[in-house]
Amino acid sequence: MNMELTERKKKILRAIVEEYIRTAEPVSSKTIAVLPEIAASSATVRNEMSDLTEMGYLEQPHTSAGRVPSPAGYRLYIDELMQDYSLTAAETQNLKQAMEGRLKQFDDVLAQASKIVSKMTNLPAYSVASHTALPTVKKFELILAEENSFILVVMTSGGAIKNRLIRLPLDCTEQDLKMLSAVLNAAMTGLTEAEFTPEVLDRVTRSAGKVEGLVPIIVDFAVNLLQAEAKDEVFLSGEMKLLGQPEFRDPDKAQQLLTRLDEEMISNLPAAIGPNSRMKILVGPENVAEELKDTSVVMTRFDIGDGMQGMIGVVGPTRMDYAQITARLTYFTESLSRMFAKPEKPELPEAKK
Amino acid sequence: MNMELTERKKKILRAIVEEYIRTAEPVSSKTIAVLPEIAASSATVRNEMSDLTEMGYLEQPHTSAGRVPSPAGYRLYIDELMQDYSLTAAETQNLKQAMEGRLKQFDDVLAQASKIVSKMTNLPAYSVASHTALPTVKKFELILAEENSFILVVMTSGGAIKNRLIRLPLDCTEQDLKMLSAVLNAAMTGLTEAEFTPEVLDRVTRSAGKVEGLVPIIVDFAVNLLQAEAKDEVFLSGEMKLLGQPEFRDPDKAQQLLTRLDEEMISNLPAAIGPNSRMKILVGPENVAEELKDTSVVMTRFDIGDGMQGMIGVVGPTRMDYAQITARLTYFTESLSRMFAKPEKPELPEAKK
DNA sequence: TTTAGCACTCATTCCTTTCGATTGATAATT
DNA sequence: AATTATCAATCGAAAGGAATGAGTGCTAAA
Repeated sequence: MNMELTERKKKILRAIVEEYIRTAEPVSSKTIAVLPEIAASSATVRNEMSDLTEMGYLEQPHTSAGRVPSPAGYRLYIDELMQDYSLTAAETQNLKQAMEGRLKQFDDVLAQASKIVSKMTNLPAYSVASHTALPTVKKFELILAEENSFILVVMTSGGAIKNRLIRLPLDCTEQDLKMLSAVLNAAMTGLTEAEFTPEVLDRVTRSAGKVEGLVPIIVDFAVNLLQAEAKDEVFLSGEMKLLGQPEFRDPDKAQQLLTRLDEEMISNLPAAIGPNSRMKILVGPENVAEELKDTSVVMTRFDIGDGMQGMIGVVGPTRMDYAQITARLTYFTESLSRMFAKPEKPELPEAKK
Repeated sequence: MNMELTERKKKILRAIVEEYIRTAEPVSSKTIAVLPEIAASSATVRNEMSDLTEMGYLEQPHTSAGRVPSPAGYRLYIDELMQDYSLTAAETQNLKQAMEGRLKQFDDVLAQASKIVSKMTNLPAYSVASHTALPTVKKFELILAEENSFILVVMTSGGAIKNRLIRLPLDCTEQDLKMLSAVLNAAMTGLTEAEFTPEVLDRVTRSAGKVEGLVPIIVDFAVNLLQAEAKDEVFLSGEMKLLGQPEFRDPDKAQQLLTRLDEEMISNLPAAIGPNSRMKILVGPENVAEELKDTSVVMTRFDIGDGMQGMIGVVGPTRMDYAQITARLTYFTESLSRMFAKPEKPELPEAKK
């Protein structure tokens, strides 16, 4: 038997993968034989399919059924056989519309991104802003709010600004707060959370004078904020789209995956994408997460500007339409990058909600 | 035939509802007959069941099947027949644990609340903070951040504090910003969004002098914030729990409901609860939303303090265990109210994230 | 008013059969 | 040597049908 991947074998494998993606049914030799790009008898195709099975690219659910691509088959298809899917005019039109309506305000681009991509692909989608450097505090600000409380505003290097209303445990004037914020800004800006050493804290506390009681509260807030910043925020939408896929008709199976498919699990995905590639596809068992062994993940990276990067991904059955989905994802991320490159509005994005 | 709701009929109806809640299977006359609190022959029960069916409290899936409660049956059960479910010691212990672990920080009580209740009931749960009065701006604050941008902080009467980094379209000193914030605070605090009349805006713009270009940007942000505040924020969790319920074994049905069951749809629910009742149960068709016609909703109100109120609810099949779920919800909301009444930490809650 | 008894209904289960799609092998053909 | 036509063999899926049994409704007796 010929164990070489001849040109014809590749053609046949591609045809099988695409047919299976289309129908979700095992593909027979006859279906392939009649295709114009093959034009051979079903017997010939059968022989080739038999070889491809032995080579590990195809699988047979049972003896008298057609063939189904194995994970290795998908892998080969994705790496070598898949032809670029070019979006039709109507499709780009649709995508454009979906984006324009929602992305007017830059604010929550990422939150919207997952929703839009999910709609575009009809599959669950997620988005993450991944941080390149550890966040530091850029500025502290204390604002007297009412008689007995003030607002603490902390701005981080990542662009996040968070605040909290803090009740004053003691009498204190606007002067005191001003002094304290000056001390904090002098001593603690530019530091990562790990650099908040006891020495630093001690120095700040000693300089704080009568309002030293506020220092631990403020530092605590800053630490929490920096830790939250360091952890990538994940947006996930369209989980339910999976229920529409035939491979999840079994409610038990669906529930099992869907209850696990949350922000938590998604946040482990970005690690898989290499530092240099823009797009990465994980097929079924290539996923590290046990729960995703029966699903594939397509993820892609894009620039947010300011040296930051975003990631957008799609989760679906191994049988998903890789060509179409990568095309749509690429279109979307490229449009996004363009938007970030030349913003039309004067405001900077409020990087984190 | 006796069309009166005799004591025995009530007993039988209660037994049927509770049996059906337990098993999700049509209930036969025999199952009921052998219960100690009934102690009659199956034939007798059959006659009573026949009456109850005619009265509209029971339904028959098909001739040779047992009976199932109709919506009217559930209604009667909830209003008159249901006996208080008292939590066992072990249960309160469990609930207490579930709450303590998570609710340490007051911050996102509501966000956590829906998660906890969903876990407690094993059903989807939601939480909403409902506003009594229209929000107003309490304070504006402008902070110079970097050379060419400043942070706008707006605090509302509802306790929300939001901020945004705004790029400066022109040169401007800290003095300018201070002046502008004074103008804004003088003219616009205490106003609802509707009261931002052209006259008010005009006056502010004229007082703003050289930084008048910033006014529309700031006002725009404030308007958005107030509008967002006026709209109740909804937290929803545990949607997937529905997939575990036998009535949603059909993936199509499940998908239909689950794709609709989002914050959007939940935000229409609170209207249903009357102004004076603490708890409200909507059975199947009593729901206004078409998508919920096959589900019931249990909702309950509780005090957040500061005159604000929260709402927590559970969504499940009409066949849900009303007694147990109302008991758990009551326990939870009472604990919550207690916590709000005497906070143990000095900070006030950051009412909205 | 209650109950025992019995005929009738009808979903469910299980078995068998049929059907048809598909393969693998072999032999004929190019 | 590669391709193709042919055909028996395989096996799931669909269709049919009988047995099962849980449950009801009705009637007549207690």
